[in-house]
Amino acid sequence: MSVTIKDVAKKVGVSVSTVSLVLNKKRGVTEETKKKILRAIEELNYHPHRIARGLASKKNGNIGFILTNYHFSRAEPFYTKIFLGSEFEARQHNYYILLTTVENKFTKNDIPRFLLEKNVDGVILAGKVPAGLIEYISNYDLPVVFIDYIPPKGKYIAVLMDNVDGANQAISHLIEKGHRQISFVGGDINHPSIAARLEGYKQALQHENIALNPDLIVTFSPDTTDVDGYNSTCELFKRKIPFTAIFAANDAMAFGCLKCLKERKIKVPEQIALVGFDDVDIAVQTEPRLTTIKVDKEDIGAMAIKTIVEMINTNRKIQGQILVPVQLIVREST
Amino acid sequence: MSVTIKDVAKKVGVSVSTVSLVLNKKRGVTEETKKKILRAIEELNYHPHRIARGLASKKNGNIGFILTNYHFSRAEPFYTKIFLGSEFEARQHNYYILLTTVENKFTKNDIPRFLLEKNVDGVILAGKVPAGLIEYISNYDLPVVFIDYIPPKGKYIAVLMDNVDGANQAISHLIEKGHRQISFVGGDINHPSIAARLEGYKQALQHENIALNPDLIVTFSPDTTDVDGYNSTCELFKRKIPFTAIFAANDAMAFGCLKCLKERKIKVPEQIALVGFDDVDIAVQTEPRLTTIKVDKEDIGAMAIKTIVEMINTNRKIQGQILVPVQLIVREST
DNA sequence: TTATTATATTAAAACGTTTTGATAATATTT
DNA sequence: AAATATTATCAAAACGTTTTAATATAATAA
Repeated sequence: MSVTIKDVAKKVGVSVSTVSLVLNKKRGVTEETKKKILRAIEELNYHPHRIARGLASKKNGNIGFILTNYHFSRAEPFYTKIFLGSEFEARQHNYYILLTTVENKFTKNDIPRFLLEKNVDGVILAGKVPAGLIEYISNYDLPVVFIDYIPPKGKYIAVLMDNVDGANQAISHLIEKGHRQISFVGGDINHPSIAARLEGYKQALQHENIALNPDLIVTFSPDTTDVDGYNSTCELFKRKIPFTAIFAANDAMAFGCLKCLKERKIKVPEQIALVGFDDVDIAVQTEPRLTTIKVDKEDIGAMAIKTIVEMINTNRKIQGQILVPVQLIVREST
Repeated sequence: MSVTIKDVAKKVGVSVSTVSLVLNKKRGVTEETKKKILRAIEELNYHPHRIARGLASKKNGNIGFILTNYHFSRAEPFYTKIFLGSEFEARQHNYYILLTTVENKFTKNDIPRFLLEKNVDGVILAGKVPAGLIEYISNYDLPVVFIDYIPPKGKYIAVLMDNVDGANQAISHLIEKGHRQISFVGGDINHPSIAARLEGYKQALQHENIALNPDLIVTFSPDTTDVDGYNSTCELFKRKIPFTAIFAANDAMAFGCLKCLKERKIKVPEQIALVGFDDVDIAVQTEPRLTTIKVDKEDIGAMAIKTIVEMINTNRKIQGQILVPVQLIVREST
């Protein structure tokens, strides 16, 4: 038989309510009885029963974490790491995370159970999630935090990496190295992160009074994979405008660029310097190793938890954006 | 205000207990009242309150899922997919999964909370986990299922992919294609999966009455990465024994083999055929695309859930191994 | 000193289920 | 027809907490 709050109360010779008060760190208990109670808890090795607690307090201590199947099982464990950071941070606040994946298209059938069963105190949505799901969730009166995605409509709080600043840092670094003709390989410009990185690119150039050359910007590609990077770089050479550096809006594309440069026997960084974005694991395995922008994925997850816990505790809505700082990692490609 | 079991009872004009009976699919309710109740549930869009349920039934409906940080955040999303399969299957049985990662070395500090708070009905351990953790968990009277790992001591149930049969299939396929001198590139033989695959290799040869040539087996490598595959293949050529096919004990090593073969301008599969194991995502991206052994990772996760749910429901221990079938995927490398 | 306020403690209700044991209704056996 | 067994239903207790509102005690103000 498990030890309950009653056992603690009995041992100390005090009422259950008083024990509950110290358990929840509420005021109105003498320092002395508090000490006695805490000692008893220790001695009995008592741990409050989570479920009973949940029933009484109408909080359940769970946070729902939703992402698409696609995002979660990608080879690059971006969201996995974010989740990891969330899980760790949630632990500190004594929350559990209920992770569930959804399909890209939303149907009534795959409404996360924890919503139906009211089993979460809040929901985190990571990456692009189906609009129908967002709409559905907004019917609940639950705190919602987005990660790496700003929903097209509605007012929410989103935790994002600082894309603009990251691009800014990358370009500033290149300029510092003496580069003036810097190409932007962006892949699919419709992707919000890519757009933000282009914005940072433009800002940095403007800040250094370097004229923007639209021909150096290649964003026609349908996606942001290494293939897109490769094709974009080829296109760049076709345009026959001189350039001495490439800023690829993500590492995958940077690898594509590198492949193209290698095929043309162009030396990196001597002839053309290259900067990526994301600092994926294999960025240290290329030849040369890739200079890139690093974001601490665990930090993003942790920040989302902090935010949602704040919302749960204060019962207040938070809106806007939280930018997680990024950092330039200089390696051999610049 | 949420709709509760009371509302359903009231609407039908029946007692709460009766509703509970149909909710839990217990017998002793007329087909007629059952129908009425089900309709009311539908109409009111009633969903049982998980937590209240847990408190009353002394089950909490959660399954703990533990793996090491390292395993979870690897680039190849092997365990991520297993988890995905688990999560999906758990849903079908109306369970939640509480995922937590642990460090490689076990300290009292990172005992999963769900154990302390008795918040899970069972625990799944995926991949190699610290021995101390296993020992600690065995103190609880909880169903435990291992995935892709057999703990060195103690009697447990483990869900594994059928490594022996997989290797068997691979070798049989090569033999069918006319190969007689088949090399085994195993990397680190201390890894249980590798050992099992070697066993399958031997079995298949024996079955076809092909003598085993120990010089064709290279298992001296410290690990099982592409680098190990590369080095092993080089070693193979140094030994100067003729061979016409390589069975690499995983895809990563197969990629290493391929690199080595390409460097030597050896045509695959014309001169040397190559088979891998795992069917990782990029196996379709190599040139030539890799013939390999596929295991449905989601299936493994699902099987673990089925097993643990069975253990929870019947309150019985299950021991031994459950082998998830694997399948030969023939591509261009053979 | 008495009246008022603040503080510490508690009993009891509430949370939404499941489970138990009782009762009423029906079916089966004697 | 009476006695017994079976079935359907239900009221009430239980699960382990938190919360509310009441009470007793101590501290302060009048």
